[in-house]
Amino acid sequence: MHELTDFFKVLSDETRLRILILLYHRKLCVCEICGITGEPQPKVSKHLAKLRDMGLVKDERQEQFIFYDLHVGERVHKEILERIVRSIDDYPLLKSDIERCKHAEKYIEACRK
Amino acid sequence: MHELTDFFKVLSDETRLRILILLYHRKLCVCEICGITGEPQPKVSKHLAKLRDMGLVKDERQEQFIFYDLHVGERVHKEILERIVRSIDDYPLLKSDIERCKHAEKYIEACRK
DNA sequence: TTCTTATGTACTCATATGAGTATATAAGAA
DNA sequence: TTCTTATATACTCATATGAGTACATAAGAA
Repeated sequence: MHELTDFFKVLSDETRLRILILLYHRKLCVCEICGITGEPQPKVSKHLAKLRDMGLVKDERQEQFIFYDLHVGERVHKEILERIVRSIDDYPLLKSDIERCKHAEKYIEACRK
Repeated sequence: MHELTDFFKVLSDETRLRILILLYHRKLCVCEICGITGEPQPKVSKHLAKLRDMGLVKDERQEQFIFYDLHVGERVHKEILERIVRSIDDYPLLKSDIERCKHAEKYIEACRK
């Protein structure tokens, strides 16, 4: 039961929801997520930490970057995310995130300057 | 977008989730909900008020009782509730609520003593 | 009118939450 | 080794949240 309510609490924060929906589409590193969402790095890192602690994402180092990946075990959770994605047109912010997500690499380069 | 995150915040509280799932099955008055869930009346009333303010339930007086009824406009919201109900076996608390809900009238009588 | 009864609300308190800033850390580059 | 760079964490603060208790209200009964 708490798995469920805790999951909903995760989704109730806009930043976390954006991150989850991004990772639903593609594995991303922290600076890509920052670039895409326009949110400050410590904020993104903190939310990622919470997602990691809850077991909803996995992190993996690749060279100097740490990539995050969706890791949703519960079928209900996965299907709820799917359901949101199916209505993505109703949520312009999520939609534009995903658009930018397609050229995520450029945020890595931006990060290098 | 906030419609969505606010909806998830509603679901992130166990008591509210229980109430919503109950009302998904059947129109109920406050004392029935209290009886079924075992939660104190002010607590139930406050959560119902929040649900009403968010437009997720309707209230209607019938004689001395006020009945609450699910009133979910957004399709996404409704489908998420459906999805939870479909997995009801995974959530014993919700399941036993619904069992008790079938004899809800007895909680009205209990209320009269 | 007065009394019940069902429900709603006000108040207080403890706790949780999220933001922002500064700083720590860890790995690679030089 | 020292310097960068990417990411994580600590700290502080303001605000939100939920619980519990007491009380208010509104409608029907007497």
